[in-house]
Amino acid sequence: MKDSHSNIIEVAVPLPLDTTFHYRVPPELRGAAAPGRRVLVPFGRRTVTGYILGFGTDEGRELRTIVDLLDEAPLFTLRELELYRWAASYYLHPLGEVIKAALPAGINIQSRRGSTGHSGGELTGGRSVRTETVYRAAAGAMERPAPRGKGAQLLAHLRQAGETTTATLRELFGDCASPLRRLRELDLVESEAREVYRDPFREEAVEPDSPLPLNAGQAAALGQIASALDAGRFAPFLLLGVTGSGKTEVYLQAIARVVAQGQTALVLVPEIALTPQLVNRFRRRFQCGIAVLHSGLSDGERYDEWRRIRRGEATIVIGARSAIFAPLERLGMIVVDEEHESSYKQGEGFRYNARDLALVRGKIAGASVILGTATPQVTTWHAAASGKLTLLELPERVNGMPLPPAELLDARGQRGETLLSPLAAAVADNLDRSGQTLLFLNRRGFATWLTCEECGHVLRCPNCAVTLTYHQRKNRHICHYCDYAIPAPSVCPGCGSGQVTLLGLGTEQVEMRMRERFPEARVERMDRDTTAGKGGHARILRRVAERKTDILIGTQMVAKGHDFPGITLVGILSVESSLNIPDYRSGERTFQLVTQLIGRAGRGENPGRVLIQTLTPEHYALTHAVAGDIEGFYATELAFRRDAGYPPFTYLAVFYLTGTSPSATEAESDRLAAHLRDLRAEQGGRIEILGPVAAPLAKLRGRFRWQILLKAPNRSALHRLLLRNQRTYAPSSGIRLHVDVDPVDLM
DNA sequence: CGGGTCTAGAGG
DNA sequence: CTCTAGACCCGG
Repeated sequence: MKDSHSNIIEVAVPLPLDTTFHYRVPPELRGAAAPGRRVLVPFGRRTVTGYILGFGTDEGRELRTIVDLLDEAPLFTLRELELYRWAASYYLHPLGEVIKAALPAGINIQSRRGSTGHSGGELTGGRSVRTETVYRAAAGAMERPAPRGKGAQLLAHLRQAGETTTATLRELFGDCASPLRRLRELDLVESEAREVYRDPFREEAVEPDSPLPLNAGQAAALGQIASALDAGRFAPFLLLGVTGSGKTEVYLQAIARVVAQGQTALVLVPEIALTPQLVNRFRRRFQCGIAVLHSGLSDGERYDEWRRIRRGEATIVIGARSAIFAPLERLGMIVVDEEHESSYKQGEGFRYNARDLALVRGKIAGASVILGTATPQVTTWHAAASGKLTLLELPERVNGMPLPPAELLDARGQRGETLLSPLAAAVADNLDRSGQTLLFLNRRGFATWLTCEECGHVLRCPNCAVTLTYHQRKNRHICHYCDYAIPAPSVCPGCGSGQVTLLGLGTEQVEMRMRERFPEARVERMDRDTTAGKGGHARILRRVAERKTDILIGTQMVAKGHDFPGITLVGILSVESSLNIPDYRSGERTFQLVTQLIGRAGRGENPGRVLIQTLTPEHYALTHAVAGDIEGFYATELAFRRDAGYPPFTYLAVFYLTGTSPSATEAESDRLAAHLRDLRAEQGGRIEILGPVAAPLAKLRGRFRWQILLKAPNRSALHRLLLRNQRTYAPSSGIRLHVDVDPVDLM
């Protein structure tokens, strides 16, 4: 059997199967079959698209023959396949589905139960290349008699302007389809179909700019990155810098060096931060091709951007999570901006973390990887402290302005007050001085729960173990986990008493109270309920930027990505909702949130101030955030985690089971937990199984979800158990198992 | 995943 | 005895 032109190929199919399949290639396609190309293969009684992984040998089994070979060139390289294989094994997800997720959506062909009822069924799907028609005057057409009227105008234009598209001709001459047809018949013009890209940002040209001068911290950081680039080996960095410390300028100048070396760069940003402003900053700086990948693109636009990248027409790719799979070759650098952001995690299907894959891809490619943030993940900090990442610090803000002073207000014994008096006074004072105020509360809706004074009944979601939040505008009680909703009852559903009370403050109620209290102020609310629909964010942000808003009330989304230069007062109404989440990361999350909010204030000429109402003013996450003491926070958090046996000192995986009925999903989670306990006993390892966890049964898009946590003292013990489980445990039908491995020790 | 087959329970 | 919903099994 010849190895490189074998007639047997190994194929991965995008289905939840943990095996690959072998097929025979007919002689006429033999030389063309190559890893990375797709094939149409008979699969059971269907025809599906698969991916060629490589060549195989005859194992004596009866093999079926491929139906067709797709793609003129491979869609992925062997290096990319190495990344896919790593991800499939690490996230315990079928390789075919990993490849499908890595390639642009909608390109695969599947057979359907065809209504026309042909034997193979009809083939559907496949993303097409868009073409446009261009016209040009035919060579040597001068002698022939010229037509009259519109035809003459068109011909004159084409002789002068050369090739012109249908769209341009229509713009210039109106509808001209029939004269053009006539000209073609007379052989006076010729036409050609040309491939075009659906350009997601066909914007007007931007003014080029040049590199900004760097401060000492930036220059030192850039110097270290530059020497790693010159060495041309994998080098991971943690770039630590507060909001406004000029991380982006460091990325830009480092990437300039990468481009100058003839290499390419990949920039990952959280979805929400992928604004035209950021992209334009890159477009102003670089003349080379820039491709942008984000969730707002249509399948066609995404496919076109992908093809531009694959053909080497883009040198820099900027994108959200899924851009980690962008088909760049000669990759010199990967930037992961705001590396702590949870939006790098894909939470459905193939559950990967693009921040982690960035390190793996960087290692495979021999590239530098920069993780940039003011508030790293605790695991990232630990990796830097133990020398696995090189720490680069940007200690000061570029404009020299210090971070605004922050203070904690003790809210104990003052329940029922929306704003404590120092914060209320600060808002009034800020209004007097025409400053803008940001009030943060991480809870949308009017009130968090309804309780009965008589019998103590609390409204809860029947699917999820959480209370229903009252929304005044809809007059409904809604589950924020699964969107289950009921109309607001007038009496207690438990005992019929009329004595029901709404408790727990939400943004909707804060908005109402602020309008009552400051009737002259222009109040806006920014949360999922007010930003629904496209352009919802932009509308609110524009009014804030134009100073048409005095008080902005917002949830989580105001802490991320957006710049509010006019904000001179930040009030945090409660951090308890973030602090009291029963998750070992709640301290970390709260520290990140508060630190990011402090960075939102005083980006202008006034440093502003930050006031935080809390019931736990001694909590280390808050005291360190308020003091700007990053080292102190991480030291305390790591000591706590070491004692409690949490990551990064133990390793953790989360199993998610989803099914369509709550009882079946719950029963399955018991079965899985029992199975895992058996495996643990058999292995004799020190692996701890937490669960099935009571709270998180949640309905997501019609499916119920249950989770189980696994803790292990090291990664290999955890992975041995996970792999063993994957081989020995089969979920019952209708139930799917997903695995989130968190966190990781990749190096 | 999708579809074929096998099976238990309800209905006639 | 027939019909059907759901479990289960397989795909090269």
